[in-house]
Amino acid sequence: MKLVFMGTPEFSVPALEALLAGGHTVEAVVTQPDKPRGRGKEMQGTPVKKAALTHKIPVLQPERVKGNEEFWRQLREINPDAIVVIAFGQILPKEVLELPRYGCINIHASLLPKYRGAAPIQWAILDGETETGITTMYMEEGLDTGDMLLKTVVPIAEDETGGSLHDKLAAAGGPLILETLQGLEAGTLRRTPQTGETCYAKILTKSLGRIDWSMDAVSIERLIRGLSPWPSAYGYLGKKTVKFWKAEVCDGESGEVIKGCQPGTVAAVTKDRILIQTGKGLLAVKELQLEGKKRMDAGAFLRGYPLKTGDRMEG
RNA sequence: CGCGGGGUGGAGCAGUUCGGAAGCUCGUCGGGCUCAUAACCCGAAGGUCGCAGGUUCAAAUCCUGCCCCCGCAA
Repeated sequence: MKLVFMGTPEFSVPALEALLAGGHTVEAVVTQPDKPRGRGKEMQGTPVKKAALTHKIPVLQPERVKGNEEFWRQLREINPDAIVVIAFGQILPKEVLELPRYGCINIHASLLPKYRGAAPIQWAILDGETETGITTMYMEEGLDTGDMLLKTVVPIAEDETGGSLHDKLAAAGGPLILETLQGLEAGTLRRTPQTGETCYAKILTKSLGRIDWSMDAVSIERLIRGLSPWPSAYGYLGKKTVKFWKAEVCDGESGEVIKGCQPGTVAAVTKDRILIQTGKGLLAVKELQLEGKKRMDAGAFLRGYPLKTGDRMEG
């Protein structure tokens, strides 16, 4: 098929690669404009732009898609059979949605209708779901509300992080979009309206990762996993930020544990774990990172940092 | 030139202000104690103190340039 691909972050790249490997013709790639990123604030293209350039595909970076005459003209000129959209980051206006013969197909990182919106991957972990997946769907004007085409279910492992799940779902996107396009062309796909329980996955913000130690240990552990490696769950030790990378809910730790202390208190320190009191249960921190330092396991951290039982971790 | 922290035996750190024999906790190896152990005791190996210059009788420490890692911010 003759396609236009729209995407921005790393998540979109495997799908683009799969389309190319699958023999489709990607006439143009549309991605967000370059922005100053990273330390030093250098201008950087998006991951999708970089991938497109290595394949020598023309890249379009409209500041705004909506009401953009030049962009609209370029799209019509290409006249794609379908537009594949995955984590693009802009709302497409009606005229764009109606342009391609096979429509605008979106790859969404959840089992719709659950987790519509910006951060479905992480929210599935935060909510303690046991499985999630990806869905291909026809785009319409509502946010992730269009009729569904195909799904791939992906189980969420006990130690799943936002990062690991992101990678699994991104990898699953390639095969699913190929199968979807094939089905569209052959006319064998049914469109399934979204019915049943829906929910929205709000966009992640830095502040979401600030740990409230009065929450229960189960929720905090999910927060740590779901927000790893970005934006990460964190607290404060004195004035310094501490990021938490790995922890587990502590069930029945023996030894000298302070009983009934305030949430956020270091209830005990063992050879390779830091036990912190939460609103309900103890959290055993196994890997963490002090501001300016590399992430390290709790044992290494304790060798260099004088953390003692009774110290307070701020929220 | 966006702001800031840091690079010291395998790991994490102290020492740098006020230059002068390379230290701490842990790991590793050997030995001992013990029914046993991640516990304890004894001993050993292992470091161009990020790189390159400079100042000095003497530099981890002072000066200059460069490389790398990380937090904030995006």
